[in-house]
Amino acid sequence: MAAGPHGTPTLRDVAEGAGVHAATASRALNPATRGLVNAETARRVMKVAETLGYRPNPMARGLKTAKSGTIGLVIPDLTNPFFPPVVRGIEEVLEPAGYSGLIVNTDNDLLRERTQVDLLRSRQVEGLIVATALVDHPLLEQLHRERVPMVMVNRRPHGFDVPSTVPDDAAGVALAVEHLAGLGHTRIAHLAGPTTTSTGGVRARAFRNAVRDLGLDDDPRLTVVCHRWSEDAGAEGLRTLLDGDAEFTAVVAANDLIALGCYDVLSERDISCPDDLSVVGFNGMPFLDKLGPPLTTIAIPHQQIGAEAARLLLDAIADPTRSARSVLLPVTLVVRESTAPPRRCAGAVR
Amino acid sequence: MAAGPHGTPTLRDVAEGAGVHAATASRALNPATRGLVNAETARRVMKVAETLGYRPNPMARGLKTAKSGTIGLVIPDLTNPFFPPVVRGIEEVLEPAGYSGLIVNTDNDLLRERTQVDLLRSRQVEGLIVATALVDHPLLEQLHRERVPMVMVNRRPHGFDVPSTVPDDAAGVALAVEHLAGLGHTRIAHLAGPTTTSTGGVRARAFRNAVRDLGLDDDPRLTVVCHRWSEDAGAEGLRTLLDGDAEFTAVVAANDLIALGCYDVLSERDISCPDDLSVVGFNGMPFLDKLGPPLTTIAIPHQQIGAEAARLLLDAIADPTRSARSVLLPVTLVVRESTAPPRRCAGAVR
DNA sequence: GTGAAAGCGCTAACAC
DNA sequence: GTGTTAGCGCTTTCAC
Repeated sequence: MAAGPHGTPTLRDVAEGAGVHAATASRALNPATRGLVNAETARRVMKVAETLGYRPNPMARGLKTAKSGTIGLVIPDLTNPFFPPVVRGIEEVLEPAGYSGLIVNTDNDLLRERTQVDLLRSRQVEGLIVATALVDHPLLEQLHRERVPMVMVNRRPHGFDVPSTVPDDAAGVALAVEHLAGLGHTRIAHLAGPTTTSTGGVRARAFRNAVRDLGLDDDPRLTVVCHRWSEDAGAEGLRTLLDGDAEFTAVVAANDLIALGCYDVLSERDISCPDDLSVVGFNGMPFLDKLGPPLTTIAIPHQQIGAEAARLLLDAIADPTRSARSVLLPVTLVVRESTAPPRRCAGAVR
Repeated sequence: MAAGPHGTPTLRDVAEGAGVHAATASRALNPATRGLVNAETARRVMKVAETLGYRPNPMARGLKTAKSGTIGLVIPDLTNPFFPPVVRGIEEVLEPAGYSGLIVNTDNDLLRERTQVDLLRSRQVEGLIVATALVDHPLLEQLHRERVPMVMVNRRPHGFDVPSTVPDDAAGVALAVEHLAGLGHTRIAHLAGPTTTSTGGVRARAFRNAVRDLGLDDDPRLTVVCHRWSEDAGAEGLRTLLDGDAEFTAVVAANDLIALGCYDVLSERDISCPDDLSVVGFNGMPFLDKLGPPLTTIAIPHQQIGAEAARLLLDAIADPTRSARSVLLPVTLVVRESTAPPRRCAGAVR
């Protein structure tokens, strides 16, 4: 039986088995060129390929075509529950298109990001899906100048136009504020995300706008910026807020991790949620319904964000001249037990 | 300036730039063969490569050497918080070794698993790290017969010898049972994992052993097998237990998700945890400390399990004749608020 | 120590 | 419709 030197059958084995030239076998096996081949011949080739268990060698093909069939996924940390569903969404559209994703973690370290992107490029990825965008992001700007096909997920950089799929941050924050206002809260605080990220900035601005639109107290002291998207930073933020001299009965956290950080401070200072303080998160992480108390949050369509991003990237690869489309995905308010009307009797938290 | 037809400099560009033959440049650039080259020449070649920004094309190299520098990671579902840290552990050792991981999700579907493994093999992965092992697993057995280098993580199949890294399930369950016994529980139930998985079986046997060793009530009605490692299955399991006629004051869940399923039933039936029922999980998922109540669990070293697996696989690739080592990793009990002494006054749960 | 030559497995002109 | 030829970028004998 035919087989290459490494055991696996090669295209030539198939060709010989079918009594045709390798080129003909190649044409017959590729759906795109199959039409160029006599239907009968094609059938025979395919049959031989089947019985031999032939699988094309993507490295040989890639060497010839200068295409690897891989896409780089640049993620801060796969361990953050935000990303796995996004990745699944991405792969869900990459796979049928014949692409595979290559995941790298940057740990939010710009140096490491550079190295990892280099690694991806040396592996000849055909494009990048980037979840680590900062407002000011020299590396991404450089890649953009070099015409590397790429799409941003969740956040995007400023200063240059690049396709992206992001949740409707402004609508989400408005939903959260309206929900709290509807419960009777008038002094609502915001634990904003880092201003180095577009999401941090957009959500903070949306917060001020929502507060003003609803005629609530628009007190600048009620916004504290967290320097990271983490529990620690959230805890620190809430402590700052509590130690300040502005009263508030509810807090809109810029994401779920920041909200979780609040939970730590609440038990630390014996503040009851939602009795003393209502808390809203953002993202809709898994298992939020099992928390004590279950966290009210803005749910975003993780998987869809990923899928959309992959589609945009495939488009960009197919037609690099196409201008950068961006997709805004709808979010929903999920009400749970971390939000309730403010206490009548007692005053605000202090 | 020199550059290949696709813009990136090739080995020949470097060779020309350094005034040597491509073969010499190749030798100079590869640390393993650098000794064969005049030190001065080598230095010059490397300098030119540096200034040209040369990056070897892994597809060309792979085509020649029949090595892809990639490892397939076969995972049920990346969305399960168990796996991301394992993946990080894997990549932490793969990366410095010059390998990249290619992740696929099987969704616990054997057909899909076959397709995905095929995909990995067609991408010429040099080995597999498999987290989906079933006790009886024809596909894995076949791969084993075909001498595909592979390592199991977390679970392992029966019937053939294959390297694996698994947590010390027996010790973990013993720790859990001892903890509960120490609190005064004598009638402890077990929500076992699927018997199709080694972890399910091992933990269930360890449970019976621990109960007997401690002289507690060894009642077969106190073990219920969940048919999946999921919240749903856990909820269903606890309902079966509660609807049965055996009394118990504590339950050891075979993993955290099953324990989370219990939480649903507790609120559904207004049973207080830990007052009416103590619950222990297994795995040490993130955010367990924020649950209501925070879950006592057996923490396993996810990242280390992954790292160890990657090391075993690299060894197996380097020396395929080497016999299958397996690594058992230590686990620890993390006590939180879901466990407490059984209630004096009231009887057991019913 | 270095160059020449061949070839990994595939695809894409180009010829017939 | 099919075969011929050449070559993607690299490594690796084999000479010298």
